[in-house]
Amino acid sequence: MTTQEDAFKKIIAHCKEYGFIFPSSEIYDGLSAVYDYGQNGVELKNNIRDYWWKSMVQYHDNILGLDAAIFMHPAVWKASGHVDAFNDPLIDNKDSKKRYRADVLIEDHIAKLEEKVEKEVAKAAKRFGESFDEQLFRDTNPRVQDNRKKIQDISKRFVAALEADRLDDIKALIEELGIVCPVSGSRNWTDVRQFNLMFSSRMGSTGDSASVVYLRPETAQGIFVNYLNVQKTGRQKLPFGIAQVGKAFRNEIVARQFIFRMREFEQMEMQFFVRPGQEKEWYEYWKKERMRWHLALGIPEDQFRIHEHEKLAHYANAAVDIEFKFPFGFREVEGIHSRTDFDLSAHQEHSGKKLHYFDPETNESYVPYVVETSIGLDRMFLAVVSHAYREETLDDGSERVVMNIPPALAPVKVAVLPLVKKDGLPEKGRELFDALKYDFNCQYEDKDAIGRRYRRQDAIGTPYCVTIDHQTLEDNSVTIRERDSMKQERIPIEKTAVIVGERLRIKPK
RNA sequence: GCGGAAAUAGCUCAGUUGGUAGAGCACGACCUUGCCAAGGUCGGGGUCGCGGGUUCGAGUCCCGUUUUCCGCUCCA
Repeated sequence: MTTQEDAFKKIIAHCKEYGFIFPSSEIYDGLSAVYDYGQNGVELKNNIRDYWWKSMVQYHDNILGLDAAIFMHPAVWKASGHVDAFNDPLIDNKDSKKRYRADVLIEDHIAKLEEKVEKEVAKAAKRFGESFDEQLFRDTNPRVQDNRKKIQDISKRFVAALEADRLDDIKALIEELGIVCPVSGSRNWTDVRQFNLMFSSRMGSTGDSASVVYLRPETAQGIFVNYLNVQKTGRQKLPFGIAQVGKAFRNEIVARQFIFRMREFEQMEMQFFVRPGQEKEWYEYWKKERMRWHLALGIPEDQFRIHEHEKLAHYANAAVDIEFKFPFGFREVEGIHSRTDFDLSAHQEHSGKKLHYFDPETNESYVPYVVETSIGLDRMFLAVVSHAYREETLDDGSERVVMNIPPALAPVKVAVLPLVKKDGLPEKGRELFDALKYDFNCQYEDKDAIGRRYRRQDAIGTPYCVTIDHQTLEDNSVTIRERDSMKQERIPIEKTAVIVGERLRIKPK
């Protein structure tokens, strides 16, 4: 086992042991790639969500919130391209154990035939010199004609099979064409199987009258179909944004790496609507702005990487990933995409409803362009947790595990710890706890030695421990101990809330 | 989905050539100490991932299966 794997396993174990994340339905052996957030996990997750929501909706008067339903009209997913684009027929080679997209295998085969034709044409062109009539050659040469017919037949049959959902015919085609696995060179194929990315269910009570509904594979479409509702009722002018946080579902073939790729996950998305032609400018703006958001948490810059997409999705004209250095390498945590007017135009076309914005400044009416920022809440959680996990050897040789979670995101902000469980210290501690609990998520603990209680709080990332000792009874002062430095200072008890509150604030870079 | 590895108490693990489970830590109560974990006493907790098979007898051998991690594959 490599150190990297080892480190990741420790983080996963720590998450379970300290109530951050549990496998779903664990007493029934778990459910693959589904996880539950425990008592500390839910606090951390809520805090990340709040930090994002505030930085979008509260700090920008031209960004408004939305919470669209998970179920949407099935036509939404037809318009967005999800129904068609995510039906990949897959086939495995039994010898090499490699998996291929069946359509790609057939397309490659067609490409080879086309190559043959081109070679034939090139050869003839060389032979006949200047008198060569390429079009005539293509139309009359028997070998070219033969290959052309083959290509036509294959394409026709393949498209028909795909449309009729006849997977056995696709397999038959692969076998008849004698397509071999590029790795093993064998024709030992499994059956073709269809994987659809979207989970589906049925809405309505009885089988026949019920219609298929999908669990949304992304939250973005809920924003697009509502953009005019929000723009008009929120009296917004372009540019303006709509922010939404919510669950999305993807039936991944392989979902793995703990909470990095789950079948049920939570997205935090903001779609920013702009005048056509200004999308590049806003794309650059949000790229910078989103990076600032990450860095304001105090995570070092070298833990992040920008990855520009070269191959763009069907809807985008520019796309970038913000990647984080997870224990298993740099992976996407957030995407910023310039989505053009693809989505709104598609919905306009499919719904038959005009989705134009009337621009009072230019007196023009148009479909806005969209710049999207889309961050995985669970991935952000994993980023924070995996960066925070530390095993430290202290000066005296003892060891501690500490979660160096950004204080503003920590599940528990303050632990109130009476030094001893007698002499009225617990009562004093309860008093302080009751004074703090309306402002912060606090814990009160009086069991075990004080050192052990510090370690327990370190393990869940509590930034501050306030200790009540005998001096507190005399002069109403307490000690406040900081998680990372383990340094203590004595402060007046009534200033605890103000001091902690001040130190928890996130200061943007 | 394929291949590799793993699964015994909450955690880390032990368990002989097959003879029906142990330790440390953790947890609960009480006593003691009191500013950076691991003092004392007592106690709770396991149909050994699950299902079959072989056997007089399976944590141990065989087959299947589930889950997790890794590699491949997939991931607008």
